[in-house]
Amino acid sequence: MIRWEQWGLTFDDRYPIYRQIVQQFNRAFVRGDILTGERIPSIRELSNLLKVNANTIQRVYQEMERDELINSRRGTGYFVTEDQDRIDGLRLQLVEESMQRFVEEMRALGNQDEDIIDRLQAYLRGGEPDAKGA
Amino acid sequence: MIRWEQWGLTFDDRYPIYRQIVQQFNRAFVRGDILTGERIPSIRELSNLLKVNANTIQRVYQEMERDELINSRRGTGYFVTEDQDRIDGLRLQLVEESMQRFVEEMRALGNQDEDIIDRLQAYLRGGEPDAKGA
Amino acid sequence: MIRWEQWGLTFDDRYPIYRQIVQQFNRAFVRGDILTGERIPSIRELSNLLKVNANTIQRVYQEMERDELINSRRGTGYFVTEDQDRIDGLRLQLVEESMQRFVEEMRALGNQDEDIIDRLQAYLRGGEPDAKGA
Amino acid sequence: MIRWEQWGLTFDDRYPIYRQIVQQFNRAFVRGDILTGERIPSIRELSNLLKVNANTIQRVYQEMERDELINSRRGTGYFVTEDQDRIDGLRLQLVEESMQRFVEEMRALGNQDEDIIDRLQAYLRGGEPDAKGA
DNA sequence: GTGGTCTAGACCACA
DNA sequence: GTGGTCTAGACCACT
Repeated sequence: MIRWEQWGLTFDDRYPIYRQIVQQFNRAFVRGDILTGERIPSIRELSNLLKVNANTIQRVYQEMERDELINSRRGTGYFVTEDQDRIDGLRLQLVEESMQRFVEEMRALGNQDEDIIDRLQAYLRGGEPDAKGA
Repeated sequence: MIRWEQWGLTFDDRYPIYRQIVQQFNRAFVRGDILTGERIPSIRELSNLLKVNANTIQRVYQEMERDELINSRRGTGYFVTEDQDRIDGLRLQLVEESMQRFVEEMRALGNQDEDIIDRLQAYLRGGEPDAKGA
Repeated sequence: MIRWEQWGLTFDDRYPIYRQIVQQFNRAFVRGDILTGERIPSIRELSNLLKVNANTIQRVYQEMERDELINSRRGTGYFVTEDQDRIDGLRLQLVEESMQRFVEEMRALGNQDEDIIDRLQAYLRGGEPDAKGA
Repeated sequence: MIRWEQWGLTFDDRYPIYRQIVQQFNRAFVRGDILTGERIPSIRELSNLLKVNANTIQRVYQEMERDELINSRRGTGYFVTEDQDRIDGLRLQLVEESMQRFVEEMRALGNQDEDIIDRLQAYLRGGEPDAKGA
């Protein structure tokens, strides 16, 4: 059960709304919160739920349709692709991108690979490693 | 010795150029490639080196001056702050942000904390973890 | 013997379903797969066979009736026109349109008339002409 | 020298304006009427020339950028890709699609491959072959 | 009701 | 000046 309304509460002014909604969808697909073949809300429904203009939602769906994650059926609505491979590919891609960006960034800040792991583990334990060497 | 010209070759059209240049400066400060008190190129110089509009560099320097990472000395040029603590604080902040974003993202994609470490280690070893459970 | 069910499998999301069904009928008329005077399925029957909304079939039959390709006999069903000239005219029209669109397009892409023939022959032989001059 | 204003005179109500403009651009790229690296009109300029809303042009450019045929430079304008291979690929794709659609259509209307060539040649000579056999 | 397109106009970030 | 985003509202085609 997805709480769509909540999506609208967390928009970050630094990024376009439509990108943020796409990201929410992508994550929901990857986590399995929205299943293949499932119908997603109509443009007007989601527009109401998120308190966002219908054209913005339209753009979101358009973008996702381009990526073949959803299909539109005229007069019927939008449906998630039946192709589970697409979803799996999306997960791989998003995870990959995330790791790549992170590692690139940490290295650019002067961290050795071992440091990256160390710091991350410390971070996940809730603490912060002291800023040694760097 | 910094190869400024190279900065200009890697601009990513998806983000504002001035942000990317600020980022390059930040990384150079943190890595110690530019030292406290050191003089940095004039707006015109850097504008030529990077093949970027002078207004853009202007904004970069404004931004960094606001953050007190550099100071302008009228008629003389721009100089990195003498305050090493600023630089250290910058490093902490950038590393922190990077880890925070990464962890948030990986969790949103359905990864448990242990998975995050595992996948990262696999990634750093140059391999890819098999896409178990997700 | 027409395999109606198959028509429904090949719908192209980019065009209205009702147009695609009309097209299938037109081609069947022209090829002689459906003969003059022959009865065609009722709206409900075809709706079931193609897994398509009955309103959509309704529109298909309306359209074809307007073009006098079929007639409705109340309470009895829909029948193909008895007028073979209509069918022959349809064939001419469809072939004409097809050639016109093709030639217009190829010329707009910079092909001379001789090139059009050449490329088409190569295409029909299953090969691709080498991309000379264009 | 491109006569942009003319593009606006020939819009066909059956298709979205933005698609028709994209098509015009594609053909101009393929024919070499617009060269790699060249700047194309700004959104507002073309909007005025074609008497079409700026948002529609925006969509056109967006679409072409997605296909990596043009690139946007913030505050500067849109420029055709430097990559001639993209253009060549576009030509091949468009020609291919055109031939494929044509052949598929002619065959569906009951024409043998030899007939297709024959009729096309007759058509190009300006005459119409008599509707034999089909 | 659904999606798809188009217009008009606004505001912001960028060069 | 440029592109990018968003809103509001209209109209059409389709199911």
